[in-house]
Amino acid sequence: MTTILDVEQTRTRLEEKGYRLTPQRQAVLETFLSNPDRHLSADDVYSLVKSTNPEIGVATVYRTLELFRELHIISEQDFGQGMSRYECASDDSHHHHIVCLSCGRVWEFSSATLERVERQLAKEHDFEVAGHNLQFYGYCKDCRLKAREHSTTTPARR
Amino acid sequence: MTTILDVEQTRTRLEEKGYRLTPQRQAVLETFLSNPDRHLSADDVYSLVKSTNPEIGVATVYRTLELFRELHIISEQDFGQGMSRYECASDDSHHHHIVCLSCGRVWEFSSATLERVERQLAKEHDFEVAGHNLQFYGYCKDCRLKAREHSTTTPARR
DNA sequence: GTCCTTGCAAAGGCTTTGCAACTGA
DNA sequence: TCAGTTGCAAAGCCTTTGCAAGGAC
Repeated sequence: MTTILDVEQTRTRLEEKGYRLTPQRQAVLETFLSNPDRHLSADDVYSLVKSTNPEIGVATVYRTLELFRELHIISEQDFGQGMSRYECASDDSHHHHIVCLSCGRVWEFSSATLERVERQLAKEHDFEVAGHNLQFYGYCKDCRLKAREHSTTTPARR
Repeated sequence: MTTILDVEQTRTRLEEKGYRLTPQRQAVLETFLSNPDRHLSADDVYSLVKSTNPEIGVATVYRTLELFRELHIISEQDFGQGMSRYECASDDSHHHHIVCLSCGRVWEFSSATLERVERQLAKEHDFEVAGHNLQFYGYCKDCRLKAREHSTTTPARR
């Protein structure tokens, strides 16, 4: 159910609003397209783009992320790590994240139950819900196994 | 179901761990006790404490917040506003937030349904859930009314 | 005396902004 | 031509850290 824009669709969406798809913006876009499963920080994007476009500046990356976010090409996530993370926006706006505090990997899930909770809340509080943010934090199977193997040492818990 | 520590309980909890309840720490604690319904930023706490203890420094506030968080006297929240917010910790660890993007007010709710979702997910992904984070963002009744009154102007959206 | 604690100032990390130069229709 | 765009460096915010001085037991 996840839709990802290709380069030409993005160009169109930008040009409709009077923006251009510059080489820098295309490079940022392609970074997301080739990392569909990752949740990239601004710095991740900067490093990845820099390997093919060494002249790009951080400011351009931040400005591009902001622009893409406004146009709903990407979405911003905050996992409480002191910086934002970004991923391709999807039609399926209702997906959430499971974040491993040990290895930092992120899994996604969606839940019809949760959407019912949202609708009920909106009604109860007479609140217009514009978005939400749900993460579960914890320790994945792999990290728990690793911690058990090295059980003489303390597991890496932030 | 919400339990709030008083000053003496907090003193005991600190001293058990070899810490002292200094006047600065007590002032921070009292700020939380007298604002049970707010979600204070470090700067909020700093300003409030400064009005009665003008000599306090920011670093002390941050160090106290960190200490109180470690001892589960307060809990930290991230509403994606570029800074952390803190509130008295409660026994009822499973409460969530509804944040108005217009006026910034925060409501709390808890949901048994959501806890079921959590248990199911933990099972499905073989994940040890250590904590979670759920916020709904949107516009409260009051702000929507205000926006309608001034409907010739754009509603204040971030 | 010893360890905890503090205030100050400096430094850190992430992000935004000012600005002059550049680009494309 | 002219608005959009860029890179650089500086600045902004929130938060943490180094350090010498202060305080409780």
